[in-house]
Order: sequence, then C-alpha cells, then structure tokens
Amino acid sequence: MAPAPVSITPRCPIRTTLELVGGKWRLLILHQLRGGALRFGELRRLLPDISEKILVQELRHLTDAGLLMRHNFGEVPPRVEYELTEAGRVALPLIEAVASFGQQYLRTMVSHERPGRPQA
Amino acid sequence: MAPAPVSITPRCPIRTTLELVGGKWRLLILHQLRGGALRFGELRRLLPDISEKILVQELRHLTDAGLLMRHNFGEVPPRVEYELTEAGRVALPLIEAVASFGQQYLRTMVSHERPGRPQA
DNA sequence: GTAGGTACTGACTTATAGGTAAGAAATGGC
DNA sequence: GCCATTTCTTACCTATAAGTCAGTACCTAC
Repeated sequence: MAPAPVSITPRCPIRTTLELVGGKWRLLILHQLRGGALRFGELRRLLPDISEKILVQELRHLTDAGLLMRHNFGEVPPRVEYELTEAGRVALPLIEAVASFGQQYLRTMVSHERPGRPQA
Repeated sequence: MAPAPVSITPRCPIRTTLELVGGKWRLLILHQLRGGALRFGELRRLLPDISEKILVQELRHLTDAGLLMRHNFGEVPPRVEYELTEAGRVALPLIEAVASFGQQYLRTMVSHERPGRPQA
C-alpha cells in the first residue's frame, strides 16, 4: 500500500495546523507521548474513551504526517511502539499553549459565571 | 431566550480548549479580531469561505463562551460589532502557537518530502 | 484444544459539523 | 412603490468524524 501523503492546504498556517492535529484525539495522543515511546496498548489504556479503530486511524494519520514514528518489533504477540519525531516534538509547545488556555478559562470563567449576552 | 451556557467538560484542559475553540473556523475568527472590533460584514469579507449561517453560529458560540463581546448599535440597517473580551485575548498566544507550528511544519516537512512509513 | 493477549482491519451505523438557499425586518434612496 | 443594505433565522441537505462490533493472525499457557 502506498503511504497516504496527508494532503495539506498550505495557504494558511492556522489551517495547516488544524488539518494536521485538529479533531478530538490527535492532541491528546501527542500529549501522552511527551515522555517517550508507548505501545499501542498503553495508549489505549491511557485514553480509555477512544475506540480502537479510531486510535489506529489517528496514529496512522500522525505517522503519515511525519509527527510520529512507528516501530514494529516483529514479535508475536505483536509489539508496536509509537514515538514523537523531531517534527512531532515541535507540537509540544503548542499542546502546552492549548492546555494553558483551557486552565485559564476554567479558572476565570467557570467560577464567576459570566452574564448572558444581551437580547437585542 | 435564555443564554445558551456552552457546557464544558472540565476534567481536562486540553479537552476544554477543544470544546471552546475547536473546529474549522473559531480560531480564524478570533484571529481576525486580534486588532480590534469588526462588523459582521467585515468578518464575512475577511473569511470568504465561511457561510453566513456558520459565521453567525460560531460568533454566537464564542459570545456565549465569553470570548467575544457583541455590540448591537440598534441602527437600521443593522450594525453589529464583535470584539475580543479579556478572556478572548487570552486566546491570542494560543493562536500564535498554532500558526507557528503550522509554519514550522510547512518549512521542514513539505519541502524535504519525508519517506512513507514502513509496510510492516 | 481452548482460551487469552496483541495490533489491526473491515463493514456498517450514528452523530455532528458544515453548507445552500430562501427569506424576514426596518429603513433610506430613487 | 420598489430596490438595496445588513444581520440573522429557518428548513433542508451533504460530508465527514467518530463509534460499534465482529473478525484475523500468531503465539503462549493451561
């Protein structure tokens, strides 16, 4: 099978990022790999809500995009590890910014229960 | 009509951010407002690919979330401006990180055309 | 020989995001 | 009266994201 080349729309760097790591799971997967390689099953246990099929699919997307390296040990039972590439580690500050924004929002907004927007 | 309160799942700050500003358009809208308030029609012209309906819907979401302020001048024809709140300005460094990641990716990956992942 | 672990695939379905197209309301210009 | 302008709504539809469930292959342990 040919390596699916992850077509990106280069015009806008924000759109590029969204195409690469947008969606419900990709940032969470990359985040789990911040400390080093993990096996498939470890990722599944760390992200209990993701379905196996989607985890496979997203790992493949991230690998095709060059953000992850997939290491197949060729053993039986299967043993496969995923690890951030250099390009993948570039996403770590982004993930930090994402988490930081979420934290600040939770601190400032959820507590003081902002007013609703005016009706007209 | 009661102000729709934008339910967030507070457990994980990454998930919180995704619920707040995830999707195809929200970061782009916030980015356009970095320099100050804009009218609805100006946003529409700055983001020509977004449909009117989605623009309204996303502006409303961001307003309900407390990231935007909506200022209705009560004129006819209508004149409505949208502006970042304090909480919305907190998203600007996040957007910078998103754009920076996209730029670095485009520079390093798209040029040297990485190899595909191994077959097994 | 049956059961269990491991990474993965495929068929199928559901949920949600996003898009199209039409129109409402109120006013000014002609 | 008729048209244009502007923000927004509604009904309807399509596309894509995500999920469920069953099954494959190979080996080990019992």
